Amino acid sequence: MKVTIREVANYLDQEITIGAWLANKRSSGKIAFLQLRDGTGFIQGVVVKNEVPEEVFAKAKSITQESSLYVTATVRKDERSPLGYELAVKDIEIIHEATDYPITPKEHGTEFLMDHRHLWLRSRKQHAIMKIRNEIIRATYEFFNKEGFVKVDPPILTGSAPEGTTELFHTKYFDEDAYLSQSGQLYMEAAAMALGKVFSFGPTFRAEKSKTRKHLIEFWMIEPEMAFYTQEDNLRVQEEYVSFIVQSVLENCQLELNTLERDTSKLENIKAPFPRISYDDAIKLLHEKGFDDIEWGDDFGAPHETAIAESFDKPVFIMNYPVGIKPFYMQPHPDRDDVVLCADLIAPEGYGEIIGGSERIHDPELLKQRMEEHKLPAENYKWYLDLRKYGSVPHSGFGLGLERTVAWISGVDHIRETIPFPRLLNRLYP
RNA sequence: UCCGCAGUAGCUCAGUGGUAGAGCAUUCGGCUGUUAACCGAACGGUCGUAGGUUCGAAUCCUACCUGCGGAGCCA
Repeated sequence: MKVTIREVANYLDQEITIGAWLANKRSSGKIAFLQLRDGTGFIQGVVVKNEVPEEVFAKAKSITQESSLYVTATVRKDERSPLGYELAVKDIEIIHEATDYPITPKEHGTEFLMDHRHLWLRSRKQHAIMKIRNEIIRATYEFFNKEGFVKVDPPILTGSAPEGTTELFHTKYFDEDAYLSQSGQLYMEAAAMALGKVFSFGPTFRAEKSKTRKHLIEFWMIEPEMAFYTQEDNLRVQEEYVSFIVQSVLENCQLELNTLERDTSKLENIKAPFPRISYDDAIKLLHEKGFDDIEWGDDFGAPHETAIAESFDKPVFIMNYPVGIKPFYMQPHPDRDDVVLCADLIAPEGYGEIIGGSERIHDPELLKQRMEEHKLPAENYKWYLDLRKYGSVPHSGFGLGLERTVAWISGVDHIRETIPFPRLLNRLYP
């Protein structure tokens, strides 16, 4: 019976065969321990010399790291195993013998591991991070589907820049200039006017010379957009969504969180509602904490974000930023013209901003005025203005950075480990 | 782009002006419950590149290349 490691508990005391790779091995004269992995999990196979034919034991002793095998064995309970089960090996068939596998069971430097990212993904910790990433994606689809959202896919090749500030990847579209999408938001606004509540999940590209543990050149965003939603409605969706994915990971990825030695007590209380602080009060809080390098009107730097986050044990919304440091499309505050109806959600433990969101301007004249102030070419945004010309309604939305969220929930300290093949400032391979 | 740090065996590192070192990996031998297993032996080098100082440079100086950490910008 061919089964996977994930399913072994269902085959207690039965003989099974698994296809697996040898992650590591320890042996003595009369017993060998094979650390096996098959993609669904890790399990130890025990080969005892006087319980198997001589050639099977010899094979067990000589298998090299990362060779591929079919292992036939009996499943048994064992308290010494972290999994609770191990395999009493009866027979081994070597499918392919690996030689000189570069990632040895010893510490390695970042550059070496990144050069071997295609193999590094096989390791226990990277495997766990990828499973958590998958669970966050799965929970995202579950959440938005149960809330009545429709998934809509914005284009990746675009002719215009959604936000004028960041660097875009330039490419050719036959004879025209084109850019890789840095946000699907404007298209999602169009989709919301067609389908009501929508969300997207796709890659985005920023050609910034960023070199920090929080930045990737290519990263994945989830961008919901909701017609008839105010900023208050928007914040409620965000805190419920983030709570849902954290609780889903806690429920479905216990083994992975354990492998990563994540302190889950810090995740257990991540439940809506989340604390909120205005931009004005955040500046005051920073001054009270002794920061004299920031004034009203400045954007927060990484140390400021961390200091604000440290005052709360849940993600915190920083609301209503000055109009001058935010994009052109954000709705002004009803009572004051110097701030806009927006919020950034800052994750705890120094993981930084995971969500940026706002209510969008729905008044056509105000939107035109803001676009002129930002010197955006009217020609490229004609279609966007049409959304305000034909039945414009109040609407709101946000964007969540998947990799920063994976980093926070997994507890890994660098974003490059949260995506299978990270694109970094100095890395396009593998 | 700016600031700081580093580049020595396949990997992780020590060596700071006088014979190139250790642990792991690999190979061989030993060991019946290992968890980065352990013990013994063997194998392993253009000291990032180019130039300079010196009787002599991995070590000091200059330039360049590559990487890491942080900043700015952002999710």
